[in-house]
Amino acid sequence: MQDKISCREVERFLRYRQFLLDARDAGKENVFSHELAAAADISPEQVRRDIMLLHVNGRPQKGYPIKEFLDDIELKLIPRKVNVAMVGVGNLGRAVLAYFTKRRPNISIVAAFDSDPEKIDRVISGCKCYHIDSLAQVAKEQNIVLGIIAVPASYAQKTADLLVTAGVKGIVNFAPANITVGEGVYLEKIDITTAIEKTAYFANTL
Amino acid sequence: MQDKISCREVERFLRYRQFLLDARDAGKENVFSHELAAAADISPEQVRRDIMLLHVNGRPQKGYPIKEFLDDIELKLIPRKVNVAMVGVGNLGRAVLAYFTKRRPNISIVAAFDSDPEKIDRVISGCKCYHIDSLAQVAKEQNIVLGIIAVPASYAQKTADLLVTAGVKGIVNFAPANITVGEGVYLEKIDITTAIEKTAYFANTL
DNA sequence: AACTGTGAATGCCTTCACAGCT
DNA sequence: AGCTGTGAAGGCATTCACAGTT
Repeated sequence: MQDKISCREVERFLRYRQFLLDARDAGKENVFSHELAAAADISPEQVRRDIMLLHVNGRPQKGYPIKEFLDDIELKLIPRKVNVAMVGVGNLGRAVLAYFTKRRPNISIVAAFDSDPEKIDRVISGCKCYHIDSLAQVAKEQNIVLGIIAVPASYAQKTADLLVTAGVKGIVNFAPANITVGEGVYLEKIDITTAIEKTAYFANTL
Repeated sequence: MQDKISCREVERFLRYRQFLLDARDAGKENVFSHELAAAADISPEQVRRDIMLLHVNGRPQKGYPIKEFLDDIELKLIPRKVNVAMVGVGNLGRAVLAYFTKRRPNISIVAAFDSDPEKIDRVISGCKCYHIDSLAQVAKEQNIVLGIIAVPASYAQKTADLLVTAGVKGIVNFAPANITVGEGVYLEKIDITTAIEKTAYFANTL
């Protein structure tokens, strides 16, 4: 669609965005590359490089205008409106639902799914819970394009298959299991176990 | 301590390990580089490169012996025994506690902390919950070296400071807030919001 | 003086290509 | 024939260094 942005860069831009939103809400109008650098834990040069991909122009002594910067990021990599399904309404699912009642107007978790009869038809963190069997139907009705997997590991692959069948284009997997999806579906794994083990390793070496 | 392993490599090794543990439990004795590659979604050459850092020797037609491979990884990057504190026993904290009652004998979440009187002194997912004020004391008693932050964003920095004061060497931050820690403490952020936004972006472009 | 913008240099990571083993 | 082990090439990301701007 445009100049190809690498996975790494997308991540950094999203982090910049987080910082810029906070800064804007705090009333700031401009930001320096070294401030962003500190926030994202990278070098100022890196930040300026990234900014070269946008149209924002910074000015010595003033920095970059936050409003334009945000508009530019949003234009480039924030989809207009994304409807998301949460599958699994255990502790983890509820935690993520609670997160997303926050900011981020463009991304909404519009439906939750579970197999526990206790939860069906209840509204949890502002999100209605359906039975997992009605996923395909609800997904079509609500135009759902993303799925979040927060079910036990043993159901993860089955859930992924259901989501793919229901037509989602992207999946975020929180379950501690490796799942596979076909071509054309983007899969992002949040590997909590690995993150903790990695921390254990680096905490140990320094 | 040894040949310097990059952050990226550590992550890959930990992913290999996950796969190897599963394979071992499934009764397999050897594994091919292309199997690991498929599991970790990288190229077989990359896997073999990584393996060059270990002492395992593979053999054509047979692959790598899983047992030795695992021993090698563990020797190189799994600390003997790591005691972890969980701070925040909301949905997210409970979800992570539940995860870790699983495998991973070397990493144990030995204490949880919260400020809600309802939770103090209860045992949640096999983990005793203390008042946050006793963090420093319990951390010393239990030899805690890692902290997991699962509190609301507004308390994240304060929690991080408490953990650093209590002497932890690494922190995993689940709160949607940017926190800073001094030198000598490793900080790993699990950025759920960014992960979902990234997925939204890539799902959209392909 | 302080900060941006960017060509050039560096360094790292990944892939290629192929020799060697079983 | 199939897979490992690895030098060499290639590509990508980061940092350096400095000219340009206010």
